Amino acid sequence: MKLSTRGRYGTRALLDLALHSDESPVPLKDIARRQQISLPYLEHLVTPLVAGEIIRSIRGAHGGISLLKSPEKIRLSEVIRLLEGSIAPVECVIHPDICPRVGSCAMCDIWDEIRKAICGVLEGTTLQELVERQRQKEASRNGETLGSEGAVRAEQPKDT
Amino acid sequence: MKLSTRGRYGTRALLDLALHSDESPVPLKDIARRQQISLPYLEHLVTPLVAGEIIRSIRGAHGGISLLKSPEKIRLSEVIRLLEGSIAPVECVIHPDICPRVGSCAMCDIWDEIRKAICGVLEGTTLQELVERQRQKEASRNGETLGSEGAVRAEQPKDT
DNA sequence: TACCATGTTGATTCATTTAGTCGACAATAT
DNA sequence: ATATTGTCGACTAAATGAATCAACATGGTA
Ligand code: FES
Ligand code: FES
Repeated sequence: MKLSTRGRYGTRALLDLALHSDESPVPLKDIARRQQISLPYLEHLVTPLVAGEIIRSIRGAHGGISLLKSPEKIRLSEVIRLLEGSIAPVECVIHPDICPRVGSCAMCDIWDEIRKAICGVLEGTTLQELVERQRQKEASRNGETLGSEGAVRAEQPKDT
Repeated sequence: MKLSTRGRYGTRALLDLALHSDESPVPLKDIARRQQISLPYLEHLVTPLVAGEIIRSIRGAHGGISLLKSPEKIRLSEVIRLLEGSIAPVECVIHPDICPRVGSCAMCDIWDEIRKAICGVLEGTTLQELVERQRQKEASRNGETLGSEGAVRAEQPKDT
């Protein structure tokens, strides 16, 4: 139940793009450098986002990628689906025909509840929210350094 | 973000055990047959559950495995943790020290929300509930065959 | 006691997926 | 033209997942 680098790097790249968007396209090279992702690998991560029409790319000098939709309209669920495929934790939830037990299997219900729970979080988070959250974190981090309000460092999660 | 066979087979095996528990231990052979899991593989799935003190095993003739706790006290979260390890979708949520970005990374918050959402479902489901749900499904399935109330066949999930 | 049925453990194999690189190519600005 | 950028597919290496097997330990039963 771990996210692969596709999901992790891909969302970071998209967030980076949103943070550095100012009309002109952002070159992959810049994103790769800032996010410490190898350029050739990042190219592959970006492909499904282009195909999914979340971003568009422009080739040639001064090219790069840019958002196709405003950040408020880009939901994380859509991004993760493009990067990682179906969100369901088991196949039979989404393709009930592949499992002979569907219909008399109690576990399926639970797996589907988990799918819904994950979708709920992802659906309810937009790129815009991530941008704001990130800006705020960076600001408060700088503030910390300057000596003003820290104390945001919360407790560790109790369960894994 | 897919569950491996450990989680899928393991929970099915445990549910099967709960359904067929009547004081005497249930041989792995029987569970393997009913759940269509190869016996040598099932042995490995059962090991962490024994180590986690959810079930106990008895060797020799008429041996097998049996629950150590009553089904109402066995939460799915515990089972999945034993079978699959940490529930967190990324490492940095549970080991914040491994990622240099922790503390100024907006994504971490989201990954942790997902962890909490999954935990919520898993924590809130006991083996007892699964047993009841399963019995009910089997009953209504037989009812279906006999001609009475079907119509439980719900709609497909809209999102993946 | 001998023997059979069962669980335990670790090694090993095979297949799949993940992560990443590379090279040839296409498009665009200057 | 040429340098810069994205696109695509082939390729490799490493990690993980799935499964099997053999050797052993242990407890019932004849
Ligand atoms: S039907 Fe396949 S796990 Fe429920
Ligand atoms: S700190 Fe590693 S992903 Fe957030």
